[in-house]
Amino acid sequence: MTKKTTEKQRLRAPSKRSIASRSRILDAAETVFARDGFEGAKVRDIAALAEVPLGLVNHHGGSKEALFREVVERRAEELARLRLEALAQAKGQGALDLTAILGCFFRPYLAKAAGSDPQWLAYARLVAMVSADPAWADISTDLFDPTAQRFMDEICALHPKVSRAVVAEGFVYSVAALLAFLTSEWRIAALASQSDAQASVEGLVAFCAAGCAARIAQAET
Amino acid sequence: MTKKTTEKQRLRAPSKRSIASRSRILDAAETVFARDGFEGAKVRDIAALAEVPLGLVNHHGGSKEALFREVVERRAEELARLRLEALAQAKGQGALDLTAILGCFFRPYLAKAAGSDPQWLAYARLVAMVSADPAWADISTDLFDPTAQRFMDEICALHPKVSRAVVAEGFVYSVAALLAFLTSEWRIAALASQSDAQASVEGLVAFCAAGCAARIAQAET
DNA sequence: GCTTATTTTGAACAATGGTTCAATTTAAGA
DNA sequence: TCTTAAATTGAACCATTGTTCAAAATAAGC
Repeated sequence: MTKKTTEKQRLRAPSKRSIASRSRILDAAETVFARDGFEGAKVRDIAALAEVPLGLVNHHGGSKEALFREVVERRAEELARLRLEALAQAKGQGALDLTAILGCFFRPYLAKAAGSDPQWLAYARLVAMVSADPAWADISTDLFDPTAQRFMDEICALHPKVSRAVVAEGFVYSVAALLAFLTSEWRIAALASQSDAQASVEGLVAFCAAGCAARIAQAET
Repeated sequence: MTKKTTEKQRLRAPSKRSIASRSRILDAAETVFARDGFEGAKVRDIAALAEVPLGLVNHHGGSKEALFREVVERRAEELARLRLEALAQAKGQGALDLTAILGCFFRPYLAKAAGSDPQWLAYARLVAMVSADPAWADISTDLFDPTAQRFMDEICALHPKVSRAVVAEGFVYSVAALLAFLTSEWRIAALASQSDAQASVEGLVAFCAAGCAARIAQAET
């Protein structure tokens, strides 16, 4: 399924104002979708947050579903690139262990989420939604799985004896923990009954690396 | 916030037919909520699945939100009881390690989900929804957190040196992995590119126990 | 069996929300 | 500057959906 089967050719370049509107709409959509979910999000809320008339949202984003897909796609490519770059660079510096591999997968995302652009935090919730809902399985297949496969290749190379299913299992658990890290600080703080509970990236990586290692060791016996 | 501030007293016992209708409606609501999410679920779909007229859903379940809460509450108490019983029984058989504690938390749920009642699998998706969405934080606080605290107490007793925040961190990651196990078999199978990928309970427990242990060890140094 | 609280039914209501559209404004291309 | 494609605006459309209601059917309590 290609992106657009009917590619209407443009006769003119988009104006600066049009580009700005489109960007504001996508940002607003990202925020509202992340906050309310796909069904819960209202196009009118997106329009209000973007401070544009209602009709303009459909004009730029198409249908609500098309808008959602575009919002998810927008950062997926950059994220995949950053992850693969981190992996390539780490490989250039010597042999990789499990911690290093997972670190290359986690850190680019976490760096963005902790960085200056607050939209990346909203994006994390979007990814969590897509990853959890079978209704969006095609998005996962197209945008996220290729990169995941690449990282799983590295882990499989480290442990040639174990089946890919075992590695996939550990990887899915690790991604679940990553998304929990990004979206459940309120949860951790509530359980720790102290507001200064600050989960660390190192803690997350340590958890997942040890978990994967144990799962793999279990399968190797 | 108590359950019902205006408790209208009953003058008659509910009829057998009424009890059956109510049960069918709750089962149908559980299935539809799990499949479509809270916003995506339609009261009409619930009525259709339960094979009752539309109005009867509101009559028995109250508002859509009240119905959702009741569906979540319905199994929460039984689940909490099973978990605490498993923990008590395991404690009676000697000192507990991390694997045993997590096993007591995971197994009752997994046994139910794998058991005869298919509704428990739908319930797993409901719990995942509630756990992930801050909008339902009050449900988590009321229904799930007390049991989680009890299990975290055991882990804390095992490692007196580490802060509760570290334990909470590992616990949240573990629950995330549990929910991924219950709701993401399609995901694991897709990544493993083999349909016979069968994640095991032992694999999940091994992953989480080792992960928590590593996170705690990291904090103890 | 009688009474009436409760349940059931089907319909209607009112609000919501995604989408469409014609008219207007803007600015790109020549 | 002139032409017109593209963007913007505000309104309307219409299917959807949660909720309510009055009348009819049912069955619990005496």
